[in-house]
Amino acid sequence: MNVATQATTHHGIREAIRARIVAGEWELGELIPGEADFAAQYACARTTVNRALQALAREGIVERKRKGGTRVRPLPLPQALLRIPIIRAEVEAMGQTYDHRIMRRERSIAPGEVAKRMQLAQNHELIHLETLHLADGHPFAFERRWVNPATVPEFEGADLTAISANEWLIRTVPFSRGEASLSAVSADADLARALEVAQGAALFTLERATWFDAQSVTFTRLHYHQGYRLNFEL
Amino acid sequence: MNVATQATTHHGIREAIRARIVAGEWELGELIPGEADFAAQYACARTTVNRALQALAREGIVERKRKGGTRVRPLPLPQALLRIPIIRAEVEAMGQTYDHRIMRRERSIAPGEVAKRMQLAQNHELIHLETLHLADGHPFAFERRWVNPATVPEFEGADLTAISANEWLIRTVPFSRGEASLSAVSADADLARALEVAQGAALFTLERATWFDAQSVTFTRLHYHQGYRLNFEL
DNA sequence: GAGTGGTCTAGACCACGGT
DNA sequence: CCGTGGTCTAGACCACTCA
Repeated sequence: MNVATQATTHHGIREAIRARIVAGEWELGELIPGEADFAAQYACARTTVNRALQALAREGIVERKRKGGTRVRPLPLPQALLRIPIIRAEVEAMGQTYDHRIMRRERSIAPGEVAKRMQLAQNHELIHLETLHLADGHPFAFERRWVNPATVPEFEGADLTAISANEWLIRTVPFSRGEASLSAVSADADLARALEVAQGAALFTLERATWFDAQSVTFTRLHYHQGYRLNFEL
Repeated sequence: MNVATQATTHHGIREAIRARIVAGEWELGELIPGEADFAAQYACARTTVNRALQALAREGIVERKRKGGTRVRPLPLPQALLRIPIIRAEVEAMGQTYDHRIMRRERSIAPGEVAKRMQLAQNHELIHLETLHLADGHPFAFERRWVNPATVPEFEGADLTAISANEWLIRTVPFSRGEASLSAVSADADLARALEVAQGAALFTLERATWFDAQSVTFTRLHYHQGYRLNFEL
């Protein structure tokens, strides 16, 4: 029946075992055979089975414990790989022309909430930036960003006409880690004017704070145009 | 300096190489040494280096091609593992009591948009369900769900007082795959009344369509209460 | 204490994809 | 063609955890 799956690759064995799980060969929460058993069944090395089962564990299909064996997860882990879109790429993928306009750029004291999200002391001076992202000349997203000049002093003089602040930072501080959150926000007067939507419109919003090696880099709040959706697979 | 990382585990080697990349030992987009080289450097088997580099590739730090070698990704892949919350668990994690109330339950013809998302023919009859999820008795999220009785006939008679439709379906059809999307929606009159928010409030919204083996199972649209955030790490 | 997964090794062959 | 990553194997030892 199954044509696509190879016999003794970790790939093929993973899919074979997955099919057996999905088909209901074992109850939810039930112990499935050990690595040695599967190795015998499929006439391969235990290592190969190990790789297959580890992959299924990463997917959240099974749960593994030393001595405890491998069991089908009582309820599969609801998780998905979310690819965070880069605005330029997103716009261009729709076949539209990307552009951006810097509405404001100044040094200012971090507002309390921002300082908190960046884990900075109060009264820390940051660079504040407001950018409107455009698709075919129409507002696509509005971004408020705070950059920590203590971490990225070169940002002050950066030329942001060719590339956006986001891309500039990714290139300059490539391997920063961060926290993000998604929410829905009502357009206030400023947002409504910038995005050319009615005041009070529901805007999909992405916030992100990033650090490089314990040093706060930036905090950004990105409001997408009305009707935006972020799609992904489960 | 580094105390936590072991010398010749794939784990330790992964972190050692990651540190060298982050430290800027190689340019963005530049080729890094081959597996054999690293194996010599760290005095371990090539297999071990292979596992370490594959992990970095999954993370989006490096890019690997046969014959082409391994190179630092020009721009690191912006991706994150998103754990989709289960409402009951989410509420209980806040230390509140979860409950839910079924507002409506009926058979009806799938609205055009729903039929499309479920990839069903027009005029397909579905079970339509409206559920209000409560935290400590207060509205937490409002859910509209359509279930395909052709795929899950037992759903018609399911007792949904003890467990929610979501949990019932996960238990009955555990390994379904799906598509999801996140967006921001303005509360209409019905939503405003159900969630006890002002009309027009911005609501964080999660839509999900799931299939089991090419058979459409369910489509659901979940509107969270005003101010809800979905957090994750990058 | 004993069983299970976690990992390392050394060697081998294969598959893809630049030259 | 030929170098690089992708993978398999057989055997070994270790680490966690349950009884």
